[in-house]
Amino acid sequence: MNNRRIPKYILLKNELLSWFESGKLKAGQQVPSENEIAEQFGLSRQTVRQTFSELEKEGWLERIQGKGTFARFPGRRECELVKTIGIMTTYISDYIFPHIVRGAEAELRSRGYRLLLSSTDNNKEKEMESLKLMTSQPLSGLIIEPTKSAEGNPNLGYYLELQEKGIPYLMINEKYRELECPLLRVDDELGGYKAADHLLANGHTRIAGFFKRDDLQGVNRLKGFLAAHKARGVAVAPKRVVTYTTEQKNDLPYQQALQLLSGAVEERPTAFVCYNDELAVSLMEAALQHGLRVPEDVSFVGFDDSMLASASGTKLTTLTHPKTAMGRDAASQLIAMIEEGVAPGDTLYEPELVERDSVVNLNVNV
Amino acid sequence: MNNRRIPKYILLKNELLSWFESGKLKAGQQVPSENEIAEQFGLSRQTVRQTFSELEKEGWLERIQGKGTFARFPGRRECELVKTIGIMTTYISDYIFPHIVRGAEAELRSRGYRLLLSSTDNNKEKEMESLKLMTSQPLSGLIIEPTKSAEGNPNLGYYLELQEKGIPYLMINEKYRELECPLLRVDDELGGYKAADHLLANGHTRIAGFFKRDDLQGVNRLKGFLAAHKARGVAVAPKRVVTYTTEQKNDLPYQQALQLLSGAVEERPTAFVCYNDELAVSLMEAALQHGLRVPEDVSFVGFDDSMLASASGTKLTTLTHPKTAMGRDAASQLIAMIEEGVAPGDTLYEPELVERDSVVNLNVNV
DNA sequence: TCATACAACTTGTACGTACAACTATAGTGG
DNA sequence: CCACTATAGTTGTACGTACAAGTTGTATGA
Repeated sequence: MNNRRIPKYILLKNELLSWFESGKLKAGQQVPSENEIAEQFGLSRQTVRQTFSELEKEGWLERIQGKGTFARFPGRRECELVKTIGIMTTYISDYIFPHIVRGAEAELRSRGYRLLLSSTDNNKEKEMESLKLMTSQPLSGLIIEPTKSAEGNPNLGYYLELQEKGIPYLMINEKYRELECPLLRVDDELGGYKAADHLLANGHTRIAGFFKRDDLQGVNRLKGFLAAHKARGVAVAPKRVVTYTTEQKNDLPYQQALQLLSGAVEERPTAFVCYNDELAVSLMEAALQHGLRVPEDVSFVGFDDSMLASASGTKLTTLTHPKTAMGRDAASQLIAMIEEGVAPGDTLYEPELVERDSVVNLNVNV
Repeated sequence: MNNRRIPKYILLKNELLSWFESGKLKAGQQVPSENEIAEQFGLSRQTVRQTFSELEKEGWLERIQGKGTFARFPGRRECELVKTIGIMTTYISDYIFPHIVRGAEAELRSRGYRLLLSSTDNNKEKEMESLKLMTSQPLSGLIIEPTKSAEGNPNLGYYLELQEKGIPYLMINEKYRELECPLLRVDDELGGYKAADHLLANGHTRIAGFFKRDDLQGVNRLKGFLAAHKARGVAVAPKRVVTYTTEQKNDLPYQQALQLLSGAVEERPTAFVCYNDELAVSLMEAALQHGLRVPEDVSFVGFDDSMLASASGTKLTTLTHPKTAMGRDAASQLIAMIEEGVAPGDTLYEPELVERDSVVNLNVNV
């Protein structure tokens, strides 16, 4: 026989493992005593002990002196024991992400979870790398900020793998259309609308809009920007709408802004809606360099209400971003998904306009 | 005897473990055979086998049939498999930490490690909590930014536990005096010196210094600040040196600055050296509110060369902080400690003065 | 010289006994 | 009724034997 070469204690082990699989042994249930098993299988108690000892170390059994041996399901236990959640974000150090991470971290720590952090640098290969690394070891759940979400179709396979492994995940800021999962995001379209509308209400008609086009946030903000113009019956000059990609962000918008400002005075934009505060600060710099005053000559509206908005020379009028709250909510929703198995619906945050000093009211001047 | 109650195989186990600790057993070395040990200790071979079996499962020994039993260091092996490194920092979202984390994350990802992030909020209970959480599961190494380092004596026990578990760690920014480990830090004393010296060289003599006193960075910067005065033979008026704690940071310095600026003109400080850029921006705000111009009436020097320094209205003269590089170096040094077992020496970064627009030269005006 | 066989060693498997330590329960005594 | 005890059953410790299986070096033979 082939079996002759396989040690008896291994055979017994496999037999017991099959009991688990078939449901013959359920968690918490008492296993027959060593002597019973020994008699039943015609083995010595010592041999049974060897089997039990291995199964105990592997987490299948729990032996209690004087009481007996009990079954437990290691798989389940491990998942609950893991308590490690991953966050995959595009940029770690960019101004609003630290706040999101901080909110999530605080919530997770208070709930006894560890936080794994990974950045994709808005690069799909790095996103794949990060996903692989994250899932290379047990993971309870994942918070994802999609990479270049406007371009769609990412590393779908890996996300499907997450579902197979039963690792719950949710997305923040934006969602890959192909994937079904909870989403927490700011109503960017409304934000773009509010930004433009605020300027239009203050008498601005030549408003430049600078938006990122490789993430959906930028696309949506632009959408709202256009909608506000339409609602007010103001035409948008195509040349005043500038879109750019992540790679171009340090250069192209600045140059384009300078070019717009260099035009004839009656053509020059009187206000800028900027994709975010960082860009707004940079374009304000461009305006100042060009000899224009802010807000007297040019007004600015930013996005995200970051530190930059209140630290800059002229305090920036901007739209709020929930930041810390969003991180906290994402974490607590994910924990609910893990511990209770419930999938929450999407969460939409409404951005609020924070009026500071970077917008002038043209109506008053007239 | 008390020993009577402790099982022999446990006693033997402890004996063998002490062999590892004392260096009597080195990695790869062959251990005496089961029979030899049995004879030597007057035990049966079965008892020795039980001990060996446990030590093998725990990774201390490797048994090869027909060949013998060999020593190996489990800590190393396990850590290499785990490939998860923790970072414990005081504030996640504060302006320079995201850059440190980012540098570490990039390095770790490229080397195939996962990054666990935890924040202590500069609070020792949270530090303890974080340490517990971090080490609740296998960990390859730890990067620590000490909490309130100037106050000393933290959760020493937990750190010693790290050493016992063979988890290598290093500290950034500052080190707990009681612990022996590699340290990466900026030469803050030199930074404080350079800041004050720059102002003194520009003819300032009434220089206010605002420093945090509950972390060593602040203490060291103050030390350098005083040293520069001494070197130039300029007395420091005690009332112009303000120290504060983390809890007071949002209020006390601002009030103190206003008070100093409200004094008689000939007593008013002509310059401020600020603990960091964040404070500098805040105090610049105070000066502006008080009707003073920056830098014409009051000069400012910050620390850390953060985004705030170049985004603020008057671009801030400040001292560099390696930030991203420090994170990257910390990560790569830690990986070397894990994979090669070598402990690097301390790393000291020299801060450089970045001259921008917030300091006026009084010598020229005279 | 080379291949083979063998001996001497290692750890692995398998059984056995005996008793200790612990748990739960049933029964006993106050 | 409660506290205590005895007891049966469990796993834990400790020793013992015997042989299997794998490794290594040595002696033997062609």
